[in-house]
Amino acid sequence: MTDPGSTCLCIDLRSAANALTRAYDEALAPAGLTVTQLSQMNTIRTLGTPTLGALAEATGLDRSTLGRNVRLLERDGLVEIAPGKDARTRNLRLTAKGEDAWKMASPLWYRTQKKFIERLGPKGHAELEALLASLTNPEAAPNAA
Amino acid sequence: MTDPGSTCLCIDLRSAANALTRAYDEALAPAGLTVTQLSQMNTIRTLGTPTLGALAEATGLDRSTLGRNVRLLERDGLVEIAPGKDARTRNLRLTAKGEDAWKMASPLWYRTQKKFIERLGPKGHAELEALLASLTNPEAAPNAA
DNA sequence: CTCGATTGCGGGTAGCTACACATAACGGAC
DNA sequence: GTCCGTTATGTGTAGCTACCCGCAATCGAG
Repeated sequence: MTDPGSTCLCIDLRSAANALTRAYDEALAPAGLTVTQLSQMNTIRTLGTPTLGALAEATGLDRSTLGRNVRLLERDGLVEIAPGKDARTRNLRLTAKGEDAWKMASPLWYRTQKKFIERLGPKGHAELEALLASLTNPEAAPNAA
Repeated sequence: MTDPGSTCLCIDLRSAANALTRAYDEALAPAGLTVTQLSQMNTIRTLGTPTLGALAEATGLDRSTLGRNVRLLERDGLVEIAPGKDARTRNLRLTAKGEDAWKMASPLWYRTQKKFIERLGPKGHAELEALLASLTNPEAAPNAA
């Protein structure tokens, strides 16, 4: 099978990720958020008042990506970007509007998450998370070289 | 667990998909292709001389997305976009250069694919594919509602 | 205190993706 | 043969992501 087609792991993974993104985004639409935005707002919220770099580290995304994403959140009044003591840094914080959106989106997120987990079954869900982890983190692989 | 954070299935899936995309793209770089492009070229090749719509159907991507993607392939001389008998349609076909690039990229793809499958183990690979299928296709789910 | 190395971030460029709408061609009813 | 509904594609707009480079601020050696 030297055939890079329907069985390309990467493409299959992307296809599934895109499908889930559409489903989550649709579910979160009433709150005016995408799943990306909710996730990033949640990370900001959890970290307290992180810098861009800290957020990038926590999410595993590129700094420039995060910079652009949070600027969209700032544009919509959901996140405040304030310079830190170290004038190079930017401290991120949810605004009151951002908190409200987060509170509205969270239950919507949870319902969607629950739906897909039920589809997988509890065992399947754990397996999937483990398999994904072993892909991104070679140390977690059962058959690590 | 009403916490849309590190355990968001969608985000975890996207994170893994992005990581794999980077790995595949890096491996395919010597051939001048991305994994997206190789996959789409492969589908074109398999289908013969598909129209944009047929390609979109086969890949599960939006028609406008495919339209833009193949235009990049055309720009690079890898794919020919010719009007069909039905003047609305576009018949897609790999050029000689496209064939060469495909031939060069395929082994690179295979090595990368193999690396990740080994990391998962054969059983893990089959499980992962099945779990992804059950996410995108409710009928395939063991616990379908 | 000064200077060079490091660090944090913004901007340029580029690719992948989708939805909504516009356009053009086809095909059948009449 | 004409007209209207259907179909295939293109465009506008928008979001997510990454890599590379540049700029400014900081920090440490001296």
